[in-house]
Amino acid sequence: MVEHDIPRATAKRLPIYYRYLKLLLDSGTVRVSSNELSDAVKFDAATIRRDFSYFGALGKRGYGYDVEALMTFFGEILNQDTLASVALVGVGNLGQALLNFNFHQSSNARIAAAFDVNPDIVNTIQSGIPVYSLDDLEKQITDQRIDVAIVTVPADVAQDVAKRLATAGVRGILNFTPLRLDVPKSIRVQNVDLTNELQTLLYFINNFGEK
Amino acid sequence: MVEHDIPRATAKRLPIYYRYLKLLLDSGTVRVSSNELSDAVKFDAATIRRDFSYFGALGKRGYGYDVEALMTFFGEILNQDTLASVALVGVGNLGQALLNFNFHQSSNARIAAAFDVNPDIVNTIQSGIPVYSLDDLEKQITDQRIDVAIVTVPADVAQDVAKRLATAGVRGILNFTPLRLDVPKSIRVQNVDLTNELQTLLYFINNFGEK
DNA sequence: CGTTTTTTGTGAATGAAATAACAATTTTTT
DNA sequence: AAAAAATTGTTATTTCATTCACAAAAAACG
Repeated sequence: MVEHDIPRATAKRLPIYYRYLKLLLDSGTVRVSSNELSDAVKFDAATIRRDFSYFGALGKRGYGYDVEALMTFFGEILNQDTLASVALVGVGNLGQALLNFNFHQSSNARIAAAFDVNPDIVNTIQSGIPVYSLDDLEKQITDQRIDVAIVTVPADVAQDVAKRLATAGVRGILNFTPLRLDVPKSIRVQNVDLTNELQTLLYFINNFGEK
Repeated sequence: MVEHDIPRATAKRLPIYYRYLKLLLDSGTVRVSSNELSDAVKFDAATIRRDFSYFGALGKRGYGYDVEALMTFFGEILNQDTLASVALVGVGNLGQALLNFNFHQSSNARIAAAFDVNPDIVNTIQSGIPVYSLDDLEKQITDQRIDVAIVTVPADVAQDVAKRLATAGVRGILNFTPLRLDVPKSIRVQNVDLTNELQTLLYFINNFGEK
């Protein structure tokens, strides 16, 4: 595989490129230049060209990029052909919403199982997804070959859940709790801290916004 | 005000420091070192010291930082004393969840009004928050002196909503749509792209995870 | 078919953030 | 009270990311 030494920053932009290319293809657009892309996704055109260049020479000088070819290429890199099964741990407010949401925009991932301790919802189907007892975590993760988990449990049990997920063999965690999880470094943790996002926004507008 | 030239990266960490300091104070801890902080929040100790140093000499050599003093100091910087009113536009799955969530962990912001087009919920109270028609957006934003909005509408109307929010005088937008919004640069936009977070996580575990 | 225009791919320059390293200072210990 | 240990604040260094700028190549045009 060619892909190593892909900067983190570039990797984070790949799904955004992919999504926009899909849009272009659907609208019947055949070719696109780094400048047009730049307008849409709001990254500098040079950044885009540099990003693409890590994967080889994908474009044609004086022409631009072939939308379909580029989309197919990134689709493979992003494993759009294989469906990833995801677990959701903690069916509270946020968890419930994510169940409903189920990342429909992306066709290569779906929540396959949810877990909670609340007896009212354990062994029910929520938004089409079975909710299991937290006690069954390890068994279901193994049986269903799940390797990514979304964690939306209260902060005080997050670390414990993370540990259990790690033991159960999960390879990636999307962490919605404000805690920084301690996990073996073979496991990738992506933090999404909604309160922090809002706080940061408030800080910026309070301190640098032109009144 | 001393605060300018605070790097973005530092600003994003401030709420995290603040939150952990509050935890420490509640647990009765009087002093803390950059190394202890580092263990908890998982940033390098040098990074933490550097962050703090932008605000002056807050610690004491050989001792560390006084938890209460530091917390008070950051509390002021983060405007923990004044309550910010926030609007939520788009009460779908995610919007509904955020209403419920209402950022309770932070006491300086609360959702004061929600907006939607769905007649079933317009003029009802959802999770304790009044839902107005989208038509009333401008009026309510002005009347309630709201200057931050959370946007959880479908992608195809996001740009239009953003424009209206800008005109109505909002100064910050927390954008949950995958679109990059075009707004006057006096308005701060913070993007939260959940699908992208999951896609990026999948990319990393598929390409660099030790099988 | 030659000239002009467009646009890529990339070396070089710049910028931003993270980390290392350590003198300066205070605390703790003996 | 002296010696040892701890810990900051900051200078220097390194790493990572963005942007500039332009030669090379292809396309479009007249």
